[in-house]
Amino acid sequence: MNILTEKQRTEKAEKIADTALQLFQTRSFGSITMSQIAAKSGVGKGTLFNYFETKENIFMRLLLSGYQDYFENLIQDFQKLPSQVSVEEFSNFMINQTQYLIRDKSVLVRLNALRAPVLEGRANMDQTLAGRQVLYETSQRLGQVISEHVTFISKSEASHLFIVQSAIISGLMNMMGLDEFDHEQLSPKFTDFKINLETDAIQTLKFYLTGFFASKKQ
Amino acid sequence: MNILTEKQRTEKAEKIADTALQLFQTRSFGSITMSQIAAKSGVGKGTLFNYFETKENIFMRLLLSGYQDYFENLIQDFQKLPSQVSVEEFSNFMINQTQYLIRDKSVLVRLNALRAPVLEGRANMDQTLAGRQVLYETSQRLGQVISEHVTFISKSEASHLFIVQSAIISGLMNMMGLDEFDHEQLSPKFTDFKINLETDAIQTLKFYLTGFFASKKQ
Amino acid sequence: MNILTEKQRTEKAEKIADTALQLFQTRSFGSITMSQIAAKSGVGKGTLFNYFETKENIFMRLLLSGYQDYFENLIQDFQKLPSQVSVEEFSNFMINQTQYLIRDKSVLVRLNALRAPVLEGRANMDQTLAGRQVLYETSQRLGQVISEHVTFISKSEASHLFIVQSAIISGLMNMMGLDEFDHEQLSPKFTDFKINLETDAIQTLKFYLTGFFASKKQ
Amino acid sequence: MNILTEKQRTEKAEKIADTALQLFQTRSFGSITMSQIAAKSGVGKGTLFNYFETKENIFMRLLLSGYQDYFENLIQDFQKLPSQVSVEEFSNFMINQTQYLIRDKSVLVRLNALRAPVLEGRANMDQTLAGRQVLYETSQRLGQVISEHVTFISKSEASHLFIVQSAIISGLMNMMGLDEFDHEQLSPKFTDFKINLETDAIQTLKFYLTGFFASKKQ
DNA sequence: AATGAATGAGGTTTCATTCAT
DNA sequence: GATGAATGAAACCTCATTCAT
Repeated sequence: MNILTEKQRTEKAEKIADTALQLFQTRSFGSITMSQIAAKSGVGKGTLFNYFETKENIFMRLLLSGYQDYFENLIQDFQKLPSQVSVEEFSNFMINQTQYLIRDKSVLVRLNALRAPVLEGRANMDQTLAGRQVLYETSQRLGQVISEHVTFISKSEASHLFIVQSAIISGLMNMMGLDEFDHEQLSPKFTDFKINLETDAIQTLKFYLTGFFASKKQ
Repeated sequence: MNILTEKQRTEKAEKIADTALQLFQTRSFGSITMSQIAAKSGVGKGTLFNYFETKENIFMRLLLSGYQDYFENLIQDFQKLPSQVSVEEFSNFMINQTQYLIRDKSVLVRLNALRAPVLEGRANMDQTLAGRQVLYETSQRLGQVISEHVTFISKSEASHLFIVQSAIISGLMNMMGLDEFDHEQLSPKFTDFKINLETDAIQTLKFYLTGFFASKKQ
Repeated sequence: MNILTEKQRTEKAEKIADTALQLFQTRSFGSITMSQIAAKSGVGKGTLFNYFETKENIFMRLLLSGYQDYFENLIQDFQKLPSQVSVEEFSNFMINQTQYLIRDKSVLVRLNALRAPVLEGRANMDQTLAGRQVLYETSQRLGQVISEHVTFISKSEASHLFIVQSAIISGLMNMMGLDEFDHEQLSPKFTDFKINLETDAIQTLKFYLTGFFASKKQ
Repeated sequence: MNILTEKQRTEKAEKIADTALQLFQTRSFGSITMSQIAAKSGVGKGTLFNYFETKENIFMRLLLSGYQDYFENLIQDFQKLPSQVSVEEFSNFMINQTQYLIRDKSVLVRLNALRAPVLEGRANMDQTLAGRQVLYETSQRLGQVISEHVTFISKSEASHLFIVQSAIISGLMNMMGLDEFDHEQLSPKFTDFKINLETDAIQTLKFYLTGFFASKKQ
């Protein structure tokens, strides 16, 4: 166990982060304690702080690596597509992705909402920026791949599009649950306040893409 | 001073909430302490808790009353308009409102992002729901007024539209600052990550409204 | 309980310090924990840190106030004596005091041994120096009173004499227990290493005083 | 490198202890960390614990071997002296030794002050007692040699005298620095609190020896 | 009603010590 | 035997919240 390779170190960090992620699936950032993460990870509290300076750093890493993985997968997915993809096909792809993000990656979106108001205040800047740099590069590669497959969209626009996609989901998620309180369903339903995340996100994104491509074709 | 009138009590609560609001203009929820709010309000720390059960309650109140005021003003504004308003005029109105929210009411949007993940866990449910009930009724009145002025949009749709509007702004705000860290500008700019809140929000809302009205006209 | 008077605050601090003192009677500085002090004082751990920045501060206070009390009592005792006291009577007085320090105030001497190597590194400098200033003034008054009663000894010399007295006791105490290990008596007795604190301290002080007064009379 | 000779093992232990000693010249026991000792020794942190069960063991060894060397040297020095040494010559010898201890072996004296309150609680008893046994025997030999050279002092008395000598120096050292705080000189000088270690120790020892020999001659 | 002292939960930090390799 | 990662104990610290007056 003498000297850990970078890989081993990374794996351990991932194990810890993974535990945090599991806790975050069902609980809020504020209600998760470092002691819980340590206990559930099967490591000592001291070890936690060997790997992550602060609680915020753990979640910042989850955010960055979550998006990193997501973007990498998107690149893979895209590279499997035929060389030319129509605007409609691309829109459908984006819509499917939206559904996927919502169904399977909602923690990512929840983490997004914490980034500026909660995490950045106490996360390590250098680590965060290093991660963000890598993520940006991945995002650029993704944009590149998309622009190669889809006429009417540049690398920059494609890269930016995923920011907008996350914004739409994240924003709708922020506004969700007005018919609940702290995840408890309320009897007097505030029907018109109610967000149906999947439906509303897809619709909003559809409108956005339609508007976007319409503006390009002019 | 042993027994306060309802008015005195409300005024004091408002003074406290107002102080919290001022602090929230420039700082994050987590970095604002009850001691600071007490000191800046000119009351004792204990007094805070005579008026608000928890820190979260203060901010929940700011959220609810902020939207309450905003919706009331919208109703007023709308009632001044001619009896019929075209879709285009209505869209412009919404865009102006978006700009207004961003420029002058950004705290409202920031509070929105805190509601579910931070505030609800520790805010008083009954008070929150009472406020939300009032807000919902106001929102319904607003929807009513709008549906009376604008063909093609029902009361429910109008009411819901403001949720979507907030979602769009809130979501984009969540994704802002990827070219900053904790409000410090970064030298290597992540250009394609960068959100221009006003431009992007207006564009997204425009696309949304276009799509929305297009779907209605079919 | 609203605003504590200086006196109340001092009393609370004393209660805490007193608990620490009791623990220190039978245990070492290192083995006493802040949690123990809190629990035994009947106050919360937070309160401890309201009153004492660090564990070392608690013990520094014990040292300073212990000597403060001791010197004050000495002044009182001395003022009760006839206006002139012979060298021999004074020597006897010092020897009795030595016995008293050893029997009843040994913690003071033990604290002395911690001061420089342990406490100063983490005790609050300003507080410590304020306490030391007061102590110095008391020591000066004590020296003054003594010099008034005893020919052949100046204020400065008298004041300094108590430092030497503590040094002798403290030094012998440091060398004690070489026939023990961690307060457990050993079977193979290192007879010539053995310090009999009272006997040795009194003898050493006697020699010192004899030498001191002899040097004055020349 | 799997099996070390006894010599290799001893040398490594000495290298570690030596490093600890060097650090202790300028810093306190508490502020020296095992990591620092490891790094400065050029060995791994774990290796430290192959050679010394605890941090306290390292310093206990320094104390014991330091005194061991010191006593051995004294025996050597004494054996070089003429067969009969006058009380005055012996006193001068002791005073020179005092100066030597203070100037060149002050760490020994500082370690003495740690022994009971800090080290014994966590040092290995058997090792410590073995070392102390050897030291005691050396001290007895030293006492023997002295008693052979100096009339009026027995082996036991001579052996014990070195304990008193260390006590005097150690005690005065404990009381030093009342005109400093954590080794920083203070501007308002507490003149009468000030210990001049060499002067005060020599004077005190002189008085002690004078008194001691006076009591023998009666 | 108003207050600030008291509280305790939990994050952070340091470090001697243990342990797997 | 050597190593550094892992560990846990305890200091330290902040802060929302409680409570006695």
